[in-house]
Amino acid sequence: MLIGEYEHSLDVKGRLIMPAKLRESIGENFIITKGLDGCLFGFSKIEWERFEEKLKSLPLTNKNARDFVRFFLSGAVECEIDKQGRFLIASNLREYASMEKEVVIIGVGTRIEFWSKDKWLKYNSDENMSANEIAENMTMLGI
Amino acid sequence: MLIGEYEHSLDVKGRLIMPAKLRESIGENFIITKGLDGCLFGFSKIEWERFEEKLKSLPLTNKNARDFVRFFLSGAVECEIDKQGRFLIASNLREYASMEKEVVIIGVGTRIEFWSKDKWLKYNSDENMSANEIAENMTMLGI
DNA sequence: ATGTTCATATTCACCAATAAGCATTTTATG
DNA sequence: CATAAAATGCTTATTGGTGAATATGAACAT
Repeated sequence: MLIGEYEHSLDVKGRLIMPAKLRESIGENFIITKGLDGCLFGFSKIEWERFEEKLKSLPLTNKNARDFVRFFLSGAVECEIDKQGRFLIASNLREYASMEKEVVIIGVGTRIEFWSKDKWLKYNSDENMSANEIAENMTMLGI
Repeated sequence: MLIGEYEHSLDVKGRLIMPAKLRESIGENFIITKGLDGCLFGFSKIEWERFEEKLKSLPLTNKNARDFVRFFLSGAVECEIDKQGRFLIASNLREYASMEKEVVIIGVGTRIEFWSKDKWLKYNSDENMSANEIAENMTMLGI
């Protein structure tokens, strides 16, 4: 299970450290693709296959579904973590996520998300997550 | 059952003593996450796994669900209590809860809460919590 | 009171993870 | 080919996490 929040920075070549605590779960080779809300998604190979299966099952006849599938598949790149724990983020993905230097990496259960620090801070300061809303959801889930 | 109020202080590296009386119930490894009202939550592994199962079942396509899952999973860290009864609180969590030195630790049944002393005092002095008000609410809940 | 034990606080030293800069190899292109 | 650009690899310094040692203080028994 992928959890936690980490902050690292891109080097001049666009490489990023994979936090040591996530390395084992994500695997040496993993898939990175455009994500929702302006971040990038990272999936272990297993999780990616599961995700692909879901995409495959969507009806080709539905325009929304076609868009959804194109979005994720066209953006997908396989990454390899090097001996020093780094991997290269393709430039189109860096651009998509507005990444320049500082990157926030979060574990979200079945996937990793990569955020430009700016976007992450903005996301968290928005009323996305009012305490009341969280509390309501917690009650619903019986915590 | 986790009960009681304790006060301890962070060392220079951000480690905190787990009160001896709570150690057995919370376990040697436990999960700490962002909580409500500016505190941190601590869950035993059992409690946490129950919660994780629920989070996993939420749909990726729903923005509310994504926000909720992100909040708890990105804010979660597994902690290990060392031989001296201490554990490290990740720096992003210390920051979230405005912890500098003095920390108040309270048992709240199924979880532990960690408060910066300042916030705890403020929380208790606010009209949040007059004994009368609590009593009224108890009546409402049929206690 | 006095000594004993246990819990907590504090400090230090060591080690692993990361950041950054530079060097080398590979690939693409004219 | 020759050259530039990109990718990959290596080295070093720094930071932060971890464990050990010691000090302090409270609780308890004698």
